[in-house]
Amino acid sequence: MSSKPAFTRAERAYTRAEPDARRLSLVEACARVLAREGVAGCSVRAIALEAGVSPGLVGHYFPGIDALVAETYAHIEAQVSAAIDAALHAAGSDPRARLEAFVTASFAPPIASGELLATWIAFWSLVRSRTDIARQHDEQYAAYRARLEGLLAECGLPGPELRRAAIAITALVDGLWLELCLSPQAFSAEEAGAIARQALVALTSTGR
Amino acid sequence: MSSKPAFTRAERAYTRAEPDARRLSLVEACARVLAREGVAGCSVRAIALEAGVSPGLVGHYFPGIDALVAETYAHIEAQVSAAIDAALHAAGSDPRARLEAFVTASFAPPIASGELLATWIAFWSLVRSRTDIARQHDEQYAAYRARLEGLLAECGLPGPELRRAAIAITALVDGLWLELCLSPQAFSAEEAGAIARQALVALTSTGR
DNA sequence: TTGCTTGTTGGACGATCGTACAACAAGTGC
DNA sequence: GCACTTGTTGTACGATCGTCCAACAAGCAA
Repeated sequence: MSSKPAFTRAERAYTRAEPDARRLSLVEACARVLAREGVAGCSVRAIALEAGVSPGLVGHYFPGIDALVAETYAHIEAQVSAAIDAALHAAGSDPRARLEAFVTASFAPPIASGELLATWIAFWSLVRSRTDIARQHDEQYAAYRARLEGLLAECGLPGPELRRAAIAITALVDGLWLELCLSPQAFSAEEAGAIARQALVALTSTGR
Repeated sequence: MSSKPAFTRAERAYTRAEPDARRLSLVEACARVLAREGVAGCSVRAIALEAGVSPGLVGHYFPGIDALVAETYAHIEAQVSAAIDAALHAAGSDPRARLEAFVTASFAPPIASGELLATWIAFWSLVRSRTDIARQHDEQYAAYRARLEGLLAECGLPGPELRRAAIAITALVDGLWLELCLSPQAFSAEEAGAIARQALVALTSTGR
């Protein structure tokens, strides 16, 4: 007679997952916990509960909760980057339209969501104390700015001004985004986008 | 014969302080702990140790550590405001010079210090979960922007443009300041100031 | 000097934290 | 069917957290 399994499929003790898939589910659970409960509620146990796994599993995939937060930040940053890519693609080939689409997308869902703020804050709080995370931040910031410089170059902005303009526009978008998340009633996402686009025109015509 | 005190002055068990002075010493201790150890090391015990008092005293002056962090934020914000006031006063009466001094001071010590970042982050992390702290943030942000609008009005910026320009400049300064604290090697404080001043010219001449 | 108010101490308390680890079971190869 | 690898569980552990509170003492008034 065939062997009788201790559990049917429905009451199986647990199911194994592909390592990458499990890591991703933990990252997504971490993002949800941060969005819902903020930095204060972001613990190993809360994340494991959110992901539907045992607390010990978190330690099996990440050397510490800092590393999980850092990977969560990178994951969301990649989503943001993808959303901007989609907006750039939809904007067509006109350089000016692409530049405008860049800032417009920065204030549209899913980027301009207050739920992302806690993830950013949790990551920022690690930058000054952990050199590896500081390096990760530097790299992602540099990549973000490099892409913006590319867009500005397409618009015919002269080389010497690329760096300054990209730093300024990045800071402007970040500052607007931060304030939009912190006090949503001060101004709307639409107004933030309008302000950024208007500033874009001013900042890309300086020196001439 | 005169009474004999249990302690000489040097070995006195503790000394009482004016309530306001004690609150201030706790606030300053909280700021130092945040600057030195970051948000993760900001505990009641660490603050009490830094202030040279017993842990229980913190609870005697503040209903919780959140309130202490909020007051620390307000205290540093007041110092920042005072530093800007001093810069404005030193700039004389020319409206344009005063506006430039406003942004220049934002990237000079003691404002542009990475040590302040942890205090800002600790405060931001409380905004979304505590309505009273959210209101405090709204008020301080509104006050900051109102003063900037005043400076812009002095420069002859038309009324309808005041709001947008103030929001944009505030966001630009905040974004530059944040990035300067997070990755100091990406650009210097001097470059941040130069970028902000250049953007100032561009942003205050739009529409004309 | 005496008594009173209250700022201050210092430890106890329960909760929660991150981490470590032995036991278990799912899936794979033989 | 059996052994083996390893993803996964669940708990135990020590440390640290915020809060609480009874006892103490500093300073003031009488």
